[in-house]
Amino acid sequence: MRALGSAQPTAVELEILRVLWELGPSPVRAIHARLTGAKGTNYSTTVKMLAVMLHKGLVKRDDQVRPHVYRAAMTRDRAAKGYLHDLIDKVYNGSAMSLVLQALSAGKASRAEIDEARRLLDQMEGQS
Amino acid sequence: MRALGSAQPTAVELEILRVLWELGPSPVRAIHARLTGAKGTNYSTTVKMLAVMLHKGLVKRDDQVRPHVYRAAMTRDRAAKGYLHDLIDKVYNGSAMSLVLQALSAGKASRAEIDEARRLLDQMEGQS
DNA sequence: CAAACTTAGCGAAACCTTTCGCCAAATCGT
DNA sequence: ACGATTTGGCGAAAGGTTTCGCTAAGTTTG
Repeated sequence: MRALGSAQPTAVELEILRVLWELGPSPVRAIHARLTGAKGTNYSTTVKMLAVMLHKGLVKRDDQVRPHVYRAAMTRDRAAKGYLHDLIDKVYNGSAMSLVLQALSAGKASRAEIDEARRLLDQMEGQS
Repeated sequence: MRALGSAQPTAVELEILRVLWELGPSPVRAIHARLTGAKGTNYSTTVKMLAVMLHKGLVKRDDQVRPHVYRAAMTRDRAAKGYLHDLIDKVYNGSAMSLVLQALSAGKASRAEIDEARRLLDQMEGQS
């Protein structure tokens, strides 16, 4: 089995996680409703994917209640951190900052966000 | 076939791209030497992966020279941009800045990098 | 040139992800 | 309680990735 902490969810798994992050804990029906909006997959497929993800530890399930309720096993930020770590490791060979510079040079940001970034930069400088 | 611009390379493909980014254009033998350092895959496997990647347009090949020379079809930064775009889209629902904040709060940076980031922040502010 | 070696390619096996048809169990409406 | 509907699960098919054995073509060496 895949190591639980390091695994990247696959494409469809990520789609499902996004739905769960957005909706919060939900029964299959609700998840599938969102999913099928974009692509026309079968209800069975969604059930199966959730079973697979449960088995991998990507989601958890409350089967005390009757339409079983699924929830993401990780917060969005936690998952994103894993992604970032991977990206930094695999593409930037470990330099987090080159990634930040990329993102900055490509992105739009609000005033508040820019200020927040400055605050973090100040803080980092203080530490070193 | 996968759409050429948007595709994420798979795990092994990415490993090969990293080698090419590091070594520059290289014959299979050199690529395989690097690859097999980490994992013990067969020479044939490397040849095949390069053929697959050639077919997908991830690498290009000069077959004028006799040990054929492969090179990455994209620069590292270009590939990283695709990754970032995906990450921002799929995990952060489009907010580039939340990703930057994540990376900043997690990363180490040199003085020069911090200054560079500040410069970019100033520049962004000017634009808005 | 011939033998020994290196390089390129094919096709299929092994493996993983994604899909779904079909059945059984649970729940609901009357 | 009974028939209709919803829910959950199994197993297998379809599709993609990664692996490699085997063979042919090309290159080097004596």
